[in-house]
Amino acid sequence: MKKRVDTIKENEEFVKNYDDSKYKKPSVTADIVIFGMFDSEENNYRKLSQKELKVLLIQRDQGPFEGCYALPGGFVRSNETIVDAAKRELGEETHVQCDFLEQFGTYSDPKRDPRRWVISNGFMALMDAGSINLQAGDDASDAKWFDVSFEEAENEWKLQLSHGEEKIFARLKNIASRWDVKQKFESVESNDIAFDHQIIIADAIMQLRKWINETHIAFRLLPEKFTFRELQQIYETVLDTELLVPAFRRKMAFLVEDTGEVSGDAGHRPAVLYRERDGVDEI
Amino acid sequence: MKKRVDTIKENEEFVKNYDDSKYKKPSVTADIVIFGMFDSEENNYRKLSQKELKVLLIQRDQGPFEGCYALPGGFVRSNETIVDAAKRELGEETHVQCDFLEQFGTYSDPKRDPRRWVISNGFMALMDAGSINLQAGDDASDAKWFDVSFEEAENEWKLQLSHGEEKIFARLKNIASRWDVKQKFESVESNDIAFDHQIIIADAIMQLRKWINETHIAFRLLPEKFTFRELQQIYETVLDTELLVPAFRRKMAFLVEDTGEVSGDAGHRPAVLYRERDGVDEI
DNA sequence: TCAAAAGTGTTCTTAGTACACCCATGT
DNA sequence: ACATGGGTGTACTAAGAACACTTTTGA
Repeated sequence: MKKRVDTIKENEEFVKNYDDSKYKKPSVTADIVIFGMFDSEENNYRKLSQKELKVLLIQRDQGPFEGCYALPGGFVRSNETIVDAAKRELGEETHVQCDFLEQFGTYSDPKRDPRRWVISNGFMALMDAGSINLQAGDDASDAKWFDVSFEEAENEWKLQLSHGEEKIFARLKNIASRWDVKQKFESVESNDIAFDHQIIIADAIMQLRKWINETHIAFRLLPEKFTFRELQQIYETVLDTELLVPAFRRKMAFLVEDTGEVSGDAGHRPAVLYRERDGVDEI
Repeated sequence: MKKRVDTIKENEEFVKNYDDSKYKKPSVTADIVIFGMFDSEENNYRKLSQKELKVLLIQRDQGPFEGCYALPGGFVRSNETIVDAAKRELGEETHVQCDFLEQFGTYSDPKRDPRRWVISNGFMALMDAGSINLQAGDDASDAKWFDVSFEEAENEWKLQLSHGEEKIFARLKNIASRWDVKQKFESVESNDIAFDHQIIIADAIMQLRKWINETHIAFRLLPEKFTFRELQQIYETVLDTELLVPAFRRKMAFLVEDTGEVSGDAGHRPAVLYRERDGVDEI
């Protein structure tokens, strides 16, 4: 229960704060984990392409962690919400309208930026690779898409991000107590990744795996029309498991509708193209 | 994709920011929705008490929204994380160690505080009412426990908080699009509640209902030893539904262990006292 | 014809729903 | 004795797992 003296103290605190900048304030940023779903190339004329999940990172050309990779993001301005800031940054980085942008965490360790006090808000963006305007690699400090792998092994989590020869590793430990409702990662070891971005990416992957089971965000990683197998591959790639075809079709049947079209031109039976069905009860 | 000129612009932005306070920074707060589970009094010697979910609010004695009720909370300091700040505030308000404290949202509308730019982080705290050191009502500006009711009706959500004669109402609209992974409330009408705290409370209740189904936080609303019926009442009160006894017992059987003791002294068969079982797989 | 993928049907198992019933207690 | 809650069994139903099978295509 609050006591009189606490209230008085708070009053003073408020007044000092009101005539501003006596109390230190943090910079606030939005950092975005942009997930894109790509098709791998296949040589065999019969075989279909596989789906690959990638994350967009930018190489830093300055400041602390120079040369390391970091998530796209930037400062929140005083006339916008944090989501607005994330949307703005996303536009500046990728030049596309994104279907999905949602916050999943807040990162506020006062030492996470060695220079000053920065609180970061972690956002996840989802997009089908086809819709990305990628004029890649004209500059060493450019943005690159990294393949993602995130697995548990011997009570530790290994995060691997790779783009050709460039490989980023991070070992993470889950320090959540048995009462916690979500995992809390701590970085044990990492290379070439700036700030605590390995933790933000790990949280994003865990949240993506959770959301894909609870909601219909899988469609945000696909073009408007898709085959049932493509939809299943989204789930298999994100969750890193194999699913049984008949069970998957039954479960998803009510979420999609037939477009009437089929995907032709491969050395096997053509697949019906579906689209996401309207009017499905949310969540 | 990022262009050279963007990078240069960002450089300038960084330098300005580094020699500080050229760019405006927000104040950052942690606001806490403290849920407590109380026992209602029963007159009949046979009847058992019901569980009641309450939220702790503090009447403002100053500034904007004077006289309105607000969530306990305060500014984050530059030597602590936001969770630390929430823990500190929780200690100052309730003087108890709390079993559960977790962030569920961020509120960053630049106009949510009429005076200045304040970004708030919403936390949820859970406690068994028995463990609360409540020396109530010595001051009109004191903290009070409000009964909670939150229901959907005709495409709107009604939040009602009541403490004796004091009644707070709020009508909320869910403005989430069909792509969204969570509801997003907007305030249509409200009385006697400060800032956007009706939205923070609504989000907290929705998150509590979600977490109670996904995790084992129900135990955080109970004392160490409890009867199966008490556990079931936690679920029924939070979810605002009735559950079937045999089904509930089967589902929960592996989460609890028998203490050997029984709860006596009522006009009916005594109930076995259980405790939360160790070594249950998380989530 | 055949490899690859599309697509369906059937059985078995598990988890949840609904309800009927008996047990123990204090007044 | 009886009202009240504690506690168990059993039949029914819906959803998921596992697997076997047929269909269609281009080279």
